[in-house]
Amino acid sequence: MKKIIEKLKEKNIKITPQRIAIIEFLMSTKSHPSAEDIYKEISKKYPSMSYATVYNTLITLKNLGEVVELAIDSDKKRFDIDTSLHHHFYCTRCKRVYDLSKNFIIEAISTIDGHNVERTFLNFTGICNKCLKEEKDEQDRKKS
Amino acid sequence: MKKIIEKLKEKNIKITPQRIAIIEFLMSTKSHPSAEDIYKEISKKYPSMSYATVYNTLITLKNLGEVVELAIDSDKKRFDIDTSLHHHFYCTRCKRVYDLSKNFIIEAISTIDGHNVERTFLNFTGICNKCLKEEKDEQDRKKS
DNA sequence: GTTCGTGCAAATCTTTTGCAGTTTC
DNA sequence: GAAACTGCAAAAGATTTGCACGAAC
Repeated sequence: MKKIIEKLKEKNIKITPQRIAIIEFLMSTKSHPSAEDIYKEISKKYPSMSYATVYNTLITLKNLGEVVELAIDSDKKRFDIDTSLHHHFYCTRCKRVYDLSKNFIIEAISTIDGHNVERTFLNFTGICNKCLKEEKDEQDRKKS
Repeated sequence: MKKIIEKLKEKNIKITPQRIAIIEFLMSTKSHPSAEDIYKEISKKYPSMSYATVYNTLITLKNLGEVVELAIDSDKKRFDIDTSLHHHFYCTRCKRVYDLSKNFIIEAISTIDGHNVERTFLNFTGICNKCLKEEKDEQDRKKS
């Protein structure tokens, strides 16, 4: 919490009650909430809260590296303020997202923590070799 | 291709030119296209093609287990007709989705196939232990 | 001929944007 | 007081739905 506030100050990003409420809510839950979940929860205390502010804050925190946007629920974005290395399990029935530890058996498995795993996706996100090459070519061109 | 057609016939799902075009396109590409990509490609040959038909067909094929809906691009759904066990790499810059083989080193890694991996998500999808328990409780109640 | 599918348009849902007024520092 | 933020409403993008007409079997 303090660490995030410090980071906001460093970057000249203003500390508003809405932002604090969103950060506090994210830190209080392991539910990997969607923007809507966050909006509804915060609205209880701040009836004037708007979606614009929720999305605004989430994008700000994501850009700071203090929130991770999860692509596990294909219907909507889900957010996690725990940016440490860990993985997720998504229930296709209730849409809950569970944390998985870094240390799990990485074979084709039929059971994790008692869940019935139907399908395993190992997804990696980053900059691809095509983009890296284009970027390098671009730099080389500028040099010469 | 034939296998899918057979499956459609079995289930009394009609074989239409649009559906064939969509299946053929999906089989011809490794780009993991979105509904829009599919719509645009098929529209070249079938100018009357509609999004409704694209989504319709994708849902049908997904329900048959012949297409997988990928939750890796958090902006939109991406589809893969290769339902064999494999994983994906998503480029945050160009939005390409690459196939990864089942056999890759599963440690914290900084390079896969020359891509610069920023973040690793290991996502598992299925029915969670809460839902399984509810289902079991439900069944037990019916029995007694 | 019956059943199912297509295509259009409208609707819905999620997310983004423009902007006037307000708050933070 | 300047810069940044909020909240509203409108817009945009993705997906779904209702329904009249048409195609597949």
